[in-house]
Amino acid sequence: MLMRPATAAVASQSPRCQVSKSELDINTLVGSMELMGTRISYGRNVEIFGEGEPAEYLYKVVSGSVRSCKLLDDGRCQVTGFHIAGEVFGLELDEEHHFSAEAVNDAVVLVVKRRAIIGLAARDADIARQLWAMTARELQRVQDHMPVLGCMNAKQRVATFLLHMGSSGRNEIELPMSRQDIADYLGLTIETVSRTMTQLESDAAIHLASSRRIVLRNRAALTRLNA
Amino acid sequence: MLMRPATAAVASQSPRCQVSKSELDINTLVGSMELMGTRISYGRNVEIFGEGEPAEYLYKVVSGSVRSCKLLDDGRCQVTGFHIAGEVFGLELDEEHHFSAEAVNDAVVLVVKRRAIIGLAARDADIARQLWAMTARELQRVQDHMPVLGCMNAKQRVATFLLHMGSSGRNEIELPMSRQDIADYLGLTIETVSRTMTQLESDAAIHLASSRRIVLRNRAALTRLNA
DNA sequence: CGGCGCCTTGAACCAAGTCAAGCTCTGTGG
DNA sequence: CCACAGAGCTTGACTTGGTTCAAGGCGCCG
Repeated sequence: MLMRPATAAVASQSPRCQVSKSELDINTLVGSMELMGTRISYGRNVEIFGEGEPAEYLYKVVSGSVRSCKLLDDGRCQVTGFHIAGEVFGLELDEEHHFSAEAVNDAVVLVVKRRAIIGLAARDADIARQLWAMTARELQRVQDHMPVLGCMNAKQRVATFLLHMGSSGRNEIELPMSRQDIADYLGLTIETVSRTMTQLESDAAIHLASSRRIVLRNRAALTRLNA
Repeated sequence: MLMRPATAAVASQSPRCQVSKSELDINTLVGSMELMGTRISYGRNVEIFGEGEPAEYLYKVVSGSVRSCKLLDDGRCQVTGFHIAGEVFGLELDEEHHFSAEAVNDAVVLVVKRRAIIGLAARDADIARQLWAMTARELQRVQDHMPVLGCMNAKQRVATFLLHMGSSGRNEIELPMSRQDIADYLGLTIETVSRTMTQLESDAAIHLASSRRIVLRNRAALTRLNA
């Protein structure tokens, strides 16, 4: 979180073409982004943008994963969410970013001028709706995370997190983030996250194939914790 | 939170007039709401809408105050935010509510059909932008609250809350909500909130004129806690 | 093979929760 | 006008879950 190899690099840049309504896929915001965007690579733990910086761009994860976070004066950090391939992040109403974003691991990100998108939205109601939809979806995610931080004990937090990571249906989870990231997301310490995982394993609720590879053995048991 | 006198009452209903672009103030969403809405009164602790219910309406506080919250299976509740006169709440992308709203004290609320607003937004880019702006502002508020829940100790949480309540500049704060509401918002217990307030008073940071009337004596000291 | 991140484990400590009184308003009825 | 009841708030004593501090293990890469 503190070390930043600072190795952001432009991987490729598509021609800055004029986008017209007749283009295929133009009615989807993400479709428009593909046409207008620039791809940039970020190394592990490199900052993509910081709190307070001008919000010049909108971002979409192409590969790897990204964390959004709020940094506190004393150095601690609250991760507000993780973003995986296909997800959009860094969307701001305001002219400046109210949180920062960092690459969880080596990541490629598609970058689009924010003003271009907002301009499109002013003319195309469909784009405007998608802009709203993305913000509303993010709001929902964040709201869903508040009871985790405000009400739950460590076991419930970790269980909720694992169930969320395994929501695709597959029981084998490959965590892209470190224990520190998880701790900062769940409002716990690395030690507590680690201990709780071990505890869930001895409860036979999960299996720790390796520190990043986790198998959900008993989803019902994990869900039951929140009762 | 559990007792609900269930005394919601329609206070007045304005004629359901057809709204046209030529109307005064029509380009502001809140202006449109005034024209299209119905006023409803809710008694203290009465539920305005519940999680899972169809999101048929959009709400604006006329007087009193309202809390949005997420209820957990075990009965505990995480208050995600308070809404005072003039603020809009209950805005959902989805067809159903993902959180519930309750009157903190006797409140009058302006209620507008959600589909009517969304319909307006589809035709008027300005309305669409305001819909987005309201959602983005709410997202920002919720994101700002996450480090409070995830990183701060009791003293920092209460101090942050009081500074926020006193952000208008006046040092005399009249709290509309109970200690239980504050506790559910800050992820603490009533006892801890109470104790912490007492502690802040003996630190000469605040003065407790009564349980609901608080005077900020030393804003700098409250701010300093977060260092 | 050695060094360095990252993760796990242990032991001691402490902030916040729990449980249990008791106090202070406020509204109500005698 | 006072007595009473009840809700809401405060305070105290005790308990506990999670943090802190410290050590050791594991795995990856040079």
